[in-house]
Amino acid sequence: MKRSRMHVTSRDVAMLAGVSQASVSRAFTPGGRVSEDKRARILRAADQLNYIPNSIASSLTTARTNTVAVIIGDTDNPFYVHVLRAFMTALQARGQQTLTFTVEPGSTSDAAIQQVLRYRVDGIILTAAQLSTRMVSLCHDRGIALVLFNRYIPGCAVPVVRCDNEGGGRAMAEALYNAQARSFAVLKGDPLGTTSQDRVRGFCQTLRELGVKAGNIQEIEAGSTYQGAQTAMEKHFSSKELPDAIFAVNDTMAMAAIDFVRYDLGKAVPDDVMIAGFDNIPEGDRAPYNLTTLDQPVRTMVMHALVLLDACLAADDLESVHPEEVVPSQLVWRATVPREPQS
Amino acid sequence: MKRSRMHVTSRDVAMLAGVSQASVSRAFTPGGRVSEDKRARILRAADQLNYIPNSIASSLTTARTNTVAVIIGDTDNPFYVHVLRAFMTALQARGQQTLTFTVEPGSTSDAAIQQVLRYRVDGIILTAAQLSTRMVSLCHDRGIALVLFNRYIPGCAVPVVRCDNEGGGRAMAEALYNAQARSFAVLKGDPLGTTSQDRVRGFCQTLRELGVKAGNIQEIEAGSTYQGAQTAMEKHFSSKELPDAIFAVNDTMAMAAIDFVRYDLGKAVPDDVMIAGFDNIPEGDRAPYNLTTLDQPVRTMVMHALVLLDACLAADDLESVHPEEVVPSQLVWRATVPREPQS
DNA sequence: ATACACTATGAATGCGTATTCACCAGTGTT
DNA sequence: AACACTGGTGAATACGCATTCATAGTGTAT
Repeated sequence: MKRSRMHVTSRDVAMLAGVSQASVSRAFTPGGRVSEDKRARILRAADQLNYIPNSIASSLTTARTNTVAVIIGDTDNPFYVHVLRAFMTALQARGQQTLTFTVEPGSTSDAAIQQVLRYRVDGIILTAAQLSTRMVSLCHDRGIALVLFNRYIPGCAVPVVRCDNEGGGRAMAEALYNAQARSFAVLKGDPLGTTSQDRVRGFCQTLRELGVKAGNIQEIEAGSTYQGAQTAMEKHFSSKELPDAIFAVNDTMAMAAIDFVRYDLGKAVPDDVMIAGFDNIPEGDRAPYNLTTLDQPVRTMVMHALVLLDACLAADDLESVHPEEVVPSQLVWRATVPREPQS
Repeated sequence: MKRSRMHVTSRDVAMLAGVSQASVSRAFTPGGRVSEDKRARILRAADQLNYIPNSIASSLTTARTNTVAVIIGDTDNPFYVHVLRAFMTALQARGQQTLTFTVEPGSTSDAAIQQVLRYRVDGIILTAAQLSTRMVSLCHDRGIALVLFNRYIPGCAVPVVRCDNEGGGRAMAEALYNAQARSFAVLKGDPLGTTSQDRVRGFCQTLRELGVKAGNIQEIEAGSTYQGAQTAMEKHFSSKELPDAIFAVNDTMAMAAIDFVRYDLGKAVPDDVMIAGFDNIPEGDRAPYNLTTLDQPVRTMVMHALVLLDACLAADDLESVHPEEVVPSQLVWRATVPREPQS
C-alpha cells in the first residue's frame, strides 16, 4: 500500500483520467497538442495522485537532462563561491539543475568530468580548475558543451569567458605608480592558473614599461589563500623592509597582507604601504579593509557563460562555437591606495 | 560519423568484445559475476570506444540515482557556504553527486523540493531554509530520505542534525555574565529560523535566571546578514548608549557589530563593549576580529547527516527513522570577550 | 460532393541499462 | 554413476517517458 503510491507513473494518471499515456505526456510537455478539457482532466488526475514526472525517464528519450555541471576549483576563495552562487541562481531561474563539483586545488578536474559525463549533463562550466586537453576532446566528441570560466587552455579552442586579467594587472600597475609607488611586491596565486599568471604579467610588464627596474619588483608565491598569503608575508617581510606597494592577485590575499602589515608589523595602510587586490569581493568593502581593487563583473560574466553554453547546445556542430569573451575589469578606488598623488 | 560515436552504448562494447550486453553491464557493476578474462576483454573494448556508462539509463532500472540534493537557504552566511562545501566534499568522496539548490531567504523551499523530486534524487538535505509540512509528507510518501540540517519543524518527525543552539546560547550568557556584563543586546537572525530562535531563547532565559532584569536585555531584529546587522546597530546605537555585551546570533553579524563599534562609534572591543558570535567561521579567527564565539562542529554534523541519510535509504520503512542528532557547540575564547573576570 | 489541411488521439516503439530466467559446464558429494 | 551446487553466460524483459505512426474527426477550399 505504501509501495503502490511510491511510484506514480504517467500510466496511472492516464488510467484515472481515462486517456492514453501518450496524452498525459503531451499534457506535461510545453508544446504538447492536447485539447484543453482533456489537459485539465489530466492535470486534475495528476494532482489527485500526487504525480511528479520522472525526469530520469524523460531524459532517456530526449537525450537532454536539463542539468548543467559546475566544477569549481578554488572553494577557499570567496570570489569563486560568489561565482558558484551566481551560476546556481541563474541556472535555477532558467529552470535548469546544477550539479556541483569541487576539485582539490592542485589536482585536475578530469575525474570530476568523467563522473559528470556519466550523468549526461547538457553542459559543463569549469571555474578555477585545471583540465587536461584529453578531457576537452572527450566532451567535444560527445557533443557536450564545455565553457571555461576565467581560465583558458593555451592552444585549445574551447569557449571561454574571462575577465581581462592582464588588462587589470596593467591598470593596477599604473594606478600604484601614479600614487608614487616605486618599489613593488606581487603576491602570486596558483602558479598553474592562467588567471594569476595573466594578472602578474600585465602588472609587471607595465611597471617595467614605466621604468621600474626588475630589482624593485618582488614576485612572491603566496598560494592564493589567506593562509598562504599570510605565511608568505611573514616569510618575506618579518625582517625585511616593505615595498611602497603590494599587489595581491586576489582580494583574499590582499586582506591577509593588510592584516599582517597592521597587526604583525604595526604599520599603517596605505601610509606605510599601499595594498591592492583583485576581484572586488563584498568583504573588501567593509570598514576594516576598504580595499582598493579591480572589480570583476561576475553577473555579466556568468550571463556570457550561459549564452555561450546555449550557443553550444544549439549548434549541431560544436566546431563552429569557440569564441572567447573577454570582459574588462574596473578599478575600484577605496582607501588602501591613495587616490591623489601624494605630493 | 560524429553522431555515430556520440553515443557509445553497452551494446557497442558488447559487439566489439564479442559478448552479450548483459555481460558488459555485469563487468561494470561492482558485484557482477563475470569471468576475469572476459571482464578484461570488455574493459579493453570499452576503453577503446571511450565508453562511459549512462547513469540515466541505469537509474531508470535501479531506481537509484546516486544523487543527493542539498538545498541551502542562506548563501549570504559564510557558515552555510562552509556547510555546503563540507557536504559536497563528503558526498563526492562517497561517490555521490550533489544537486545544489539555493532558496531565496523568506521564500520556502517547496518549489526547489518539487523540482528535485523530478530528478528522483536519493535524498535531500535541507539547510537554513523553510519547508512546509506538506513537502515533508510528499517526500515521505515517495520514500525519499530527507534530513534537516540545523533546522527542525516543530511537531513533525523528520530526521534532524543540529547543533545544541539553545545550549550554546546558554553557555554564552554565562560567559558574558561571568565577564561582568550586566546589560545586554542580542542581534537576532531570521525570525522564522529555529536556529536563531533557540540561540536567543537559551541566551535570554539564562540571563534572567542569573538575575538580569528584562529591561537590561535588548532584543534586536538584525536580519542575519552583515548588512542587516550593520543597519540594526546604526539604528539602535548611533545615539543611544551601548550595553556591556552584545551577542550576535551568528559570526557575520558579530563582525558587523565589531566594525560598527570601532569604525563608526570609535569605541573599543572588548573594553567598551564585549561582542560574541556563533558558528566559528574561519574569518572570525583573523586578526581584525579575533572573535569569541561558539564553534559548531561542521564536519561532525555533516557526517551525522550523511549517516542519517544512509539509515533512511536502508530502511524499508521510513517511519522507523526519525532521530534527532544534537551536537554540542563549544565556546571558543578569543579576544572580544575578556577571559578573566574583570573584577 | 471531393479533396485537402489540420488537430486530437491511442497504439506501438525505443531510449540504455540492470536484472531475471533458463541453460550449460564444471566440481565435488554420496 | 546419479546428484545437487556453483558460476558464467545470453536472451528477453522492464524501467517511465517522448515520439512516431496511423487513424479518426473537423473544418475549408475547390
